Amino acid sequence: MGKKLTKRAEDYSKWYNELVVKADLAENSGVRGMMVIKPYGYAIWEKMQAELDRMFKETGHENAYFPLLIPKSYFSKEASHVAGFAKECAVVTHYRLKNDESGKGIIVDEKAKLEEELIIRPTSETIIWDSYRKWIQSYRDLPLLINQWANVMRWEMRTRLFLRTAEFLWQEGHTAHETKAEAIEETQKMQGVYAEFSENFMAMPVIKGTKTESERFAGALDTYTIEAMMQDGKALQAGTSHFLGQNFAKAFDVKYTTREGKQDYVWATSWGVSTRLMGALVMSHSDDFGLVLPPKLAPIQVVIVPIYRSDEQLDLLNERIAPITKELKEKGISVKYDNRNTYKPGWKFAEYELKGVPLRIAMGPRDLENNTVELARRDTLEKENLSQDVLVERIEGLLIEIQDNLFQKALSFRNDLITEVNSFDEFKEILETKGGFISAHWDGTSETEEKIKSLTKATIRCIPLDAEQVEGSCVLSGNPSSKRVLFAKAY
RNA sequence: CGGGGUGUAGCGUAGCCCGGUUAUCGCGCCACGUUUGGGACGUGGAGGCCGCAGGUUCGAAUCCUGCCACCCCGACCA
Repeated sequence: MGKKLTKRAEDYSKWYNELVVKADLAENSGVRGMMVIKPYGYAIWEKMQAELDRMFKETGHENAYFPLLIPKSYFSKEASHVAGFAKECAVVTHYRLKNDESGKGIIVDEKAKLEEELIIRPTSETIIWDSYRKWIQSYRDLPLLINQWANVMRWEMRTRLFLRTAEFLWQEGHTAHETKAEAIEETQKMQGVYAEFSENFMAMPVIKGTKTESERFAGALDTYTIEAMMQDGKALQAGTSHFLGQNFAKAFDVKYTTREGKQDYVWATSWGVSTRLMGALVMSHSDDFGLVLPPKLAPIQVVIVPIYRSDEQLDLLNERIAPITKELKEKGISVKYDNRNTYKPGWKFAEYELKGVPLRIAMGPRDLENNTVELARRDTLEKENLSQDVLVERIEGLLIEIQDNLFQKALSFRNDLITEVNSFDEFKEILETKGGFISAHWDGTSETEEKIKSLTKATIRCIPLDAEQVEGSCVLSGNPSSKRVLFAKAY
């Protein structure tokens, strides 16, 4: 089998790419920077979607759908927004093709040029706010809490499966509120939803914080972020929630009648997570044998592999295993019984390890005789033999234990990679040798931030929400600072 | 967009300098048989516009020109 995976220590980036492809999550397509998400990968994304969607609805949001194409003129209404996205927009200029008269093939029909070009959405603020103008008249129409599941396109220079693709799937929430305070509260609430999802479902610890001015979303007054730490010591921005102030309301003229009967602009937020979370999931837990999936997001939670010499033995195993799969399914556990005779057990073991299935049951003639079963867990690779009578109960317990273990492991790994430094020499040394988050004082200026970035490639990932107020001096400029911020090299 | 590199079967490749039989090998795939407690083996078989277009030549995977795609390093990147 040519399924041998590059080791993380040899080449982390290569390991990641190989793993995504070999575990059947996704592959590159014939279109530059755009991937095909394969069924196994898409099944994980669907699990993520289902849970996030439930959480959004629980917090009062409704789903809607807006157009893929946005008139160019909409785009230029909010100045900083257009500045942020202009360089990576795909543009539709024609609406018809025709046969090439001089030869074979098909060409753009120049007669079918659009009066106004259409932009393939890189994000939907502009088209959504154009609708909101019509939807919002009064404080009684507020708050307006809408989410959209969609694809967006950003013409990225350099792409990587899931982490940065030219087209990606995401959700984008867009809300409108009466007051500034309410909008800020919404922004923070959704950051909280993202953090809860990351930790409870992806088993991926995150740090909640805010972005510095230079790292903010184009058009936002404040960006709240969740930042995760990957196994190679690089940070990954896993989700963002933006307080947009009245910028978009002013740009799209969305006014409402207040409780006092006056006209005012509404306050806005937007927030999103994308298929990038798939990359985060892979890099948080997986090892040199392949994917490691948290039980709550694993498409297959338990796989059963029969071991047999004869058809008679297989029949007996089929018979014995049927009630076990039935019982597991009744308990809401997804189980796959793989009795294909085209592959040997050893091949299947390796295959399901590569695919990150949390638990594996192997049952053979010996087990039939002794009423036992072999149970192996993917996270620790430990095996145990136990009685078939307690199997289902054991599986239920282990799925919870594995979920928890993955989180704890990722948490202690992450915590070990937060280093406080007090000098720039120390800063550079830690960054080069250990990586991870560097907690350091910063004077609050974009100039210093930029200088550090150009000297070290590290950026300020966030100003943690729980940062203590402590007097200190900036690690680069020596100017006074009131709290530490987190620097890291990032994806 | 700059600098470097690579395009040969589903994947990985040999051949290219120095043009000349039927384009090499491995994995995978298909059929049959033997196998099955950690990635099995045998026998047989299918699969190629040698990235695309043009040129040189009796003859091009091989030489020349142009184009396209991808990879690496920069620049860029809520």
